[in-house]
Amino acid sequence: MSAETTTPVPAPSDFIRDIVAADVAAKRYAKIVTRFPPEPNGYLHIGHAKSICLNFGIAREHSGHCNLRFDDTNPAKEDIEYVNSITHDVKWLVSGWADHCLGLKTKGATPALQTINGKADYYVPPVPQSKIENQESKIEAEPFFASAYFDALHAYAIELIKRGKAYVCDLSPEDTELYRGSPDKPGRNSPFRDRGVAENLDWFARMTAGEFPNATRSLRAKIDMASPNIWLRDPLLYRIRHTHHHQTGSKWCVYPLYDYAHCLSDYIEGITHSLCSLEFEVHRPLYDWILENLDLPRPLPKQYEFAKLRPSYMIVSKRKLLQLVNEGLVTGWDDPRMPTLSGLRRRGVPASAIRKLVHSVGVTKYESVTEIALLEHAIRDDLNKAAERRMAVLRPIKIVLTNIAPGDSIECEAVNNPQSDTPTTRKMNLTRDLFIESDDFAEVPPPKYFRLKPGGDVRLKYACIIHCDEVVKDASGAVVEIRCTADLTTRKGGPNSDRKVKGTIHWVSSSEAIDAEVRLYDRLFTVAEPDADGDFRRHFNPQSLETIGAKLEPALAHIGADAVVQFERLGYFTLDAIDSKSGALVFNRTITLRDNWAK
RNA sequence: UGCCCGAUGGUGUAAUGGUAGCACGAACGACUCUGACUCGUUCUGUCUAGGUUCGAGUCCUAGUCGGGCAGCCA
Repeated sequence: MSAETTTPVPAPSDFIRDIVAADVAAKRYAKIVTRFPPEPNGYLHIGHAKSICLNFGIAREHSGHCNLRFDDTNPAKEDIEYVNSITHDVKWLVSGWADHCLGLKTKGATPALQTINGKADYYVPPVPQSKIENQESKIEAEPFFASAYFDALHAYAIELIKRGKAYVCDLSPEDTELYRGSPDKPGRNSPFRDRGVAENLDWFARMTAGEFPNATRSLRAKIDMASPNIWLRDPLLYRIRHTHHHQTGSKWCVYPLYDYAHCLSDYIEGITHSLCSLEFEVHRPLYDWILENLDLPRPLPKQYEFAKLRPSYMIVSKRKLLQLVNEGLVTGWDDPRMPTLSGLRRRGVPASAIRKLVHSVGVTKYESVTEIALLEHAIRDDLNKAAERRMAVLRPIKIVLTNIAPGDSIECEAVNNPQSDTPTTRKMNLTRDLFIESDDFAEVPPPKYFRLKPGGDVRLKYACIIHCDEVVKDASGAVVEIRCTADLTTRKGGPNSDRKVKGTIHWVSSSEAIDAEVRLYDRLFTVAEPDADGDFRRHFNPQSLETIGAKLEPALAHIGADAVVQFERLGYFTLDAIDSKSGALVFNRTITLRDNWAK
């Protein structure tokens, strides 16, 4: 029982896909290859989902592939925990949709040097999908890692030095900043800018050998200190960091910077379209400069930028999400209130609903805020078709059907999913004592109240119509039970089964009900843009979690661990993957049903 | 007061010089053994000013507003 739907949706169209389509038409590349390049320094969130869906979507639409590559060039901030969670999340999001496009490499593989037209060319091929799936000659595959290219990157750096395009600079970080100037004022050349090739080679070798402390020297591209683009003012390529790396251990003490590593990693993997968010727009000339100045033999990758996903009522910043975790505002990265993929998954949001959201949001260069309603609609739309229905009473109130004898049990047939083309059914037993939702009874009903009220009738779904005869209260005036008579002639197949009443409510037999903990979630923040004033914590919603004890129909004891079910008339719920135990079930509310009445 | 990018209803997005459309949302109504779903009706838009053109959301110029860039982060 899976919550995934497989309804085909037309391939989207946007400015990036137009570019790819034009490149395909012009036969510029043999195959379309994209990549999703997270830094393993946090969990993936819904913002990343946009990038994943875009990159895998394009690969899928052109029978190409999309490499999962860890951009792990800064060991100080990264951790193996994150590479594991990210790998898991990417596979989950793409599963059943673009699994076949996931580009992986042979475990342990590093780029091999080949010669094309007399030019040196590093390349690391992906593992063919057939080799991963083939049971006999199965190859162990893993994601790509920028750190697997450190040797190649280092060799390219030496090449840049030899071409007079890079130099070792002895300026301190502070002086480097001073020399860089400011956006409206040109920088000044470093005093070390004009060292000879041999000298640069020697210094770089000594940097690499670990002769110098952190940050005492750097390798810089020799471009233009007066450029109006800051990123062209002799940007750093390598820095000294005596730090253990989660993949390469203590092999290196010099680590490449993003701008240098990224374009070359793309090239080494044969990426054709390198898609990133808008803030890298000003880096694009540097991306191109590095590749062009190496005079590489194969077609170069091109970078294109698009606007990030910014959903309302959420924050999507790894740093700030980490803050929520560290400060204990949530239970962890996978707290069901978190906008992380692991949180959404635990909450019960299907991957297909996230893909649906991304599809409806589109891809542009306009930095918009996406209303959370769009996500909610995608989830409901997906789950309405996929989720089986069950009955659960969240806030029980006792009903006694006085004309049913104690111990009697009347079998009722309930439909599992009315949206299904071939609906199946299950049995539920109507007994003398029941629970209904306390909201479904009103002693003093408001106008146009359809549900149970003194002297009124209501239908118990899949059972029969009942009439409210008496409201029993305790000494304090609180309602303890409601005594009703059941009109068994209104059962399905009975002579009065067509009798109409305005309200139909859900119920469970009190003798058969099972108990469960139910966690009701609401948005994490109380305002649409929690970070607009710089302090998102001020807008934390203290009511974002409510835990209650509920009464469930017995069939709920047997649902699948990752199934999402609709509690009839209430919303969609799923078993909590961490805390739920057999015999002590814990349900998470994924989302409520739309409720026009409540408004 | 440097460089780069952007602007279409409340929100997101389409229209690639030729009827401003779709979705979400909201309001109302129909249907209903889920006040859900579905269906119907309604609502609201091309940032401003010039120019090119038979014709401009689209092209040009200027402006306005918003975002990004001065990590040895990515």
